[in-house]
Amino acid sequence: MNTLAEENYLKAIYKLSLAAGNVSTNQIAAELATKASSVTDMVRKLAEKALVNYTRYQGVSLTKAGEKVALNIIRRHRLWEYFLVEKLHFKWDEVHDMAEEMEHISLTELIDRLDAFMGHPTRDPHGDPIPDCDGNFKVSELKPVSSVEVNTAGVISGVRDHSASFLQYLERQQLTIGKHIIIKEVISYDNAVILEMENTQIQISRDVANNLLIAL
Amino acid sequence: MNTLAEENYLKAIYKLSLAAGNVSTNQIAAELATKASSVTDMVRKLAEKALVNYTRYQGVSLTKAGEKVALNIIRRHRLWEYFLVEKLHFKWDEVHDMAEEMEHISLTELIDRLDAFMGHPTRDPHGDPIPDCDGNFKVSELKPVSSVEVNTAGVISGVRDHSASFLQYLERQQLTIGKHIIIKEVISYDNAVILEMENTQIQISRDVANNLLIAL
DNA sequence: TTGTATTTTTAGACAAGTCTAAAAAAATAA
DNA sequence: TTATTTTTTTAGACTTGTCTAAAAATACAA
Repeated sequence: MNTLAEENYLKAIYKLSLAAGNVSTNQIAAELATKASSVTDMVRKLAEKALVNYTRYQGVSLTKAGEKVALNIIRRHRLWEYFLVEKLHFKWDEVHDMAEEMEHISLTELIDRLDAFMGHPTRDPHGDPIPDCDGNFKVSELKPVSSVEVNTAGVISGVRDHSASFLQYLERQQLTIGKHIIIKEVISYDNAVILEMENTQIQISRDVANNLLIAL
Repeated sequence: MNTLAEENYLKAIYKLSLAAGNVSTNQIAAELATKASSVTDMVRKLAEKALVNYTRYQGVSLTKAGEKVALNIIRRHRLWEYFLVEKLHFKWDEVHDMAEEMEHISLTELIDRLDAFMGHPTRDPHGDPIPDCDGNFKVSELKPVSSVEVNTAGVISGVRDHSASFLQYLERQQLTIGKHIIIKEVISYDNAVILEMENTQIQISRDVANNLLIAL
């Protein structure tokens, strides 16, 4: 098994890899609120365990094995988030930090039963896909509201920003997962977007439109 | 908050305190499968945090604060055990080690909601009482089968040995929590006990009778 | 292409928690 | 009461994961 610190590194590297290809020491340090020198040390250990590819000064990427571990951590995280919202009735902006703690419980049998108990959910409360026990999940074809044509209709299905403040804002506007919306207009001055939802018009900023994902 | 190691020491000291008064370094070392020298070091730290009373060569006892922390860990452990059995359908002999890992998740709000989700259970799957969030629990008046008179009737309500092998044995004999039994006879030769349960006679050894607790 | 700025790594140190071996204290036996 | 055994503590070392400060490599600008 891997230590808690190792798991956090693998998760961070996975997350950063989705954007860039090779991940730099500094990026990881920023993500984990630690120092680049600490990252160098840890990345060495992970390379020895064949969980990452690493050559000095060249950045890091996950090996197949490392990716599998990372996806397993993400699976655990998202299943616990689902549990916290669906069973314990926490709000979607409250569960991230709790799940961060619970994701390190790695008994396979426990996680599989938790999964079954909840009916094998495929998405967490923020719309992110939950990998199965082999790390497979269907890649979602979600688009930011800011990227679609006027008059497009879609269903709110995910967010790019997981911060509590963003989620709370969406909640207040009732822009929650599952809601049907139509993009009515983009204000050319500031790129604000006007949506129609349940026969009401809502205006959201460019920033919000960028972080709100819909399925068409 | 306390570290994982600190929590394990507090729990061990609490457990050992139930039998003896002051707990010795060696006892703690045995309980935690570590060395007496390590115990001395850790006990010093706990004393500095005012969680234990300690004077060199005199053994250790929990302070009020230390006891409260210990009871909180036990609360978490037993609530998770209940969850694993009642919701995830694990067997009572499978949950101890899993709960050992989960008990260190210490977010108060989460534990309280878990408690509510399960309907505020008062006993874990082995019949042990679950302390409330202030550490209070009702002391149970349970007696080992080996200690009661012939012809006494009672309800199986707890165990003193929590090992998987003992629990599996009881399960196989159907001697599970809630069953009504009558002590029919004690064999003078080896102190084996003959019980009646659901109109059937069952013989159990002195050892088993010693570790099986009933409410009268 | 040379010099400067930035990024990354190395070197050495520290805290937590553990260990072994040896010393000190307490308990037990003669 | 003195000697022996057992328990407990001390001293010093090791591992994991972190840090700071300095050195090395790379990237960027003129």
